[in-house]
Amino acid sequence: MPRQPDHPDLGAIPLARVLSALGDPVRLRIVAVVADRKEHPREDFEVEVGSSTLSHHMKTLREAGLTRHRLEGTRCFVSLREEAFQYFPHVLEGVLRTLTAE
Amino acid sequence: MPRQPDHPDLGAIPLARVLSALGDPVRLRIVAVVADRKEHPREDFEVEVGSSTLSHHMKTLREAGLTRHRLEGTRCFVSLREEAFQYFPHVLEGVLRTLTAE
DNA sequence: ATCGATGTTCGACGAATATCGATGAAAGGG
DNA sequence: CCCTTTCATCGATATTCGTCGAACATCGAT
Repeated sequence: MPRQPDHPDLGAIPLARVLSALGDPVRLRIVAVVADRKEHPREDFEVEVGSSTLSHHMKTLREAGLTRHRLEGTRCFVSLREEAFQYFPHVLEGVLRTLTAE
Repeated sequence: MPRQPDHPDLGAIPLARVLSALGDPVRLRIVAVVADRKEHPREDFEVEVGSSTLSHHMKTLREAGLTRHRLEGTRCFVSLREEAFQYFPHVLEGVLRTLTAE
């Protein structure tokens, strides 16, 4: 099985970092995709940037504790980290609600 | 009466901008001060940066629609913009809750 | 072993940001 | 008027950030 990327301990992540990670239009679109709580293959994320830039944003979200990345073969599947709801109560719910309301 | 700074129309502010404005430790401390829904004079904001930098962060929050600034004489009073709660439902509540819980 | 597909990392670039100190503007008090 | 207070703005600097294309790594299949 492939080496999996590492996911930070949520207790070590300051709120400002989470908000900063969410404060970008491209990343917000990524979050909107995984907001259905399902796991999504990379091709579900059709954003208007190149693939290396998408990787960069994915990494930012992962390092902010917001997403979980699972490698399977040469592919990458992304989902929300459910524990994040508990560590940043109300904040993440609020963002998801606003996103899905649009 | 002194000329008042202008406050943007909340309908024109994207969510990413609000989150980005909140995604900074200094600005988060400012928000924590006004989280009591009262109006605060500038000297209530004792942050670890110079006064011109504080002005900059204040402006960022105001332009993101989060704070209201009232000039009175040579002084400036800052408070939360209550309408923001309605435009970004749950998000702002969530942040304030997390801040006041610390 | 080679190839093709899929993502990540690297190196570079310009734009935006955080910071400071100095300067400036507006109000109030002598 | 002049001086002080308070804050905003300006100019400069250093850092971070978003972006791209090229190079690289990993896996599955041939």
